[in-house]
Amino acid sequence: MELGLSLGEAMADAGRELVLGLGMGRREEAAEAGRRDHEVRRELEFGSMSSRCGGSSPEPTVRLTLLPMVPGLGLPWPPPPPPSSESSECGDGHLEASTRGFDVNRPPSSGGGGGGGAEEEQDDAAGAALSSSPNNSAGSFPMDDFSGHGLGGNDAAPGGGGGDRSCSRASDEDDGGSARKKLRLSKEQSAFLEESFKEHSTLNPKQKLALAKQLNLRPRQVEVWFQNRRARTKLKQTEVDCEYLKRCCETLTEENRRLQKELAELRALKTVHPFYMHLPATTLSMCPSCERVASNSAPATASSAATSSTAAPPAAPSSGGIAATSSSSAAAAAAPDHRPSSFAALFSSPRGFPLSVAPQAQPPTSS
DNA sequence: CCCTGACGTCTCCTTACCTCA
DNA sequence: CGTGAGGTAAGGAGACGTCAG
Repeated sequence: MELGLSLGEAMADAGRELVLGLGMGRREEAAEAGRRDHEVRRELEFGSMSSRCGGSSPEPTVRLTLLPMVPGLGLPWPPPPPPSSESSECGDGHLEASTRGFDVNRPPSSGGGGGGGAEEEQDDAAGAALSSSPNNSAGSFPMDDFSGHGLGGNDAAPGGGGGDRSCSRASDEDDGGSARKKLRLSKEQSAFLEESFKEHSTLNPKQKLALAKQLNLRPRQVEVWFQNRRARTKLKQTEVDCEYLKRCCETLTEENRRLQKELAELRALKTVHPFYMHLPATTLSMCPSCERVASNSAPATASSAATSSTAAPPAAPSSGGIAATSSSSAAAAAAPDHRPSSFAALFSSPRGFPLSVAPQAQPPTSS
């Protein structure tokens, strides 16, 4: 994914340094990315856009942090670490610990109804396990929230406001070997899977089997659910990324417009006071507080003495005599105490999102 | 050590089903 | 009641990593 931003000459260098890492890895990264997905996602935060633009960050490398919400649950993303030590590393612990019956979609049938296979055998085993201890409530998963529902099938939805439409359409009819049925996971199953997904976005076979056993689903169903869930997460991430990049683009465009105006003013100033151009190479930077241009490395001129507070590193002499650096980021770096300019503020973020902007877009010092 | 085929899992795209406005 | 949109479970293709032979 690339984002082409035409920012004009002043921002061109900085724009070139804009590295957008959006987790849009291609297929060759897919497997590895999939395995790292959980850790990577925990690095991402979808924060509010306003908060991202607020703080000042003297740190040169800008990192964007996004914090998504869990769709449908309204949970912050990434989820807070499990409060108790009960959530094991592999997830088997808490999964095994919370054994509740989810015989919603597939009642543990001994017959299998045509079409079975190895998975069906596992399901039968799962059903037997569930039927043996359907109310074993030793779990750490918040299944207590579901305790009020009837988990056992079509009567799970008491109607009312909630209207659990999702419960068990497929439970009252076996597959019959016809075209594929639209299985609808119950809310409880979805919530359980959601909780598991928060801990592990990918499943190893053991976890998959355990989940399938607990939810009374086929392992393939669990697998598919996780695949689709990852796809949805990625889609949501992409939407947020696009939205954020759109804002970035707007901000940069505005910044560019302002810099162009600034440049025009400087050129006008040059025509009025041409002796400025006989001075040595000068780095112009904008004081982010007063938003005035300061000439940092020039000898004491009236304007620079008035506005320049900290000396920026002298830039390489350019052909025009004025080395206009990427003023905003340079200003942010040169005057970290001041209020950051909009550009720096935009990209200031505590951690996470690997969007980095080089603070100083200096031309290569090719003497 | 290298090669190869089997296997499992992933992403991506698509289809089919279901619900709701 | 019919219909289109949106959500979602599931199928299939292709790629990749791992492992045994």
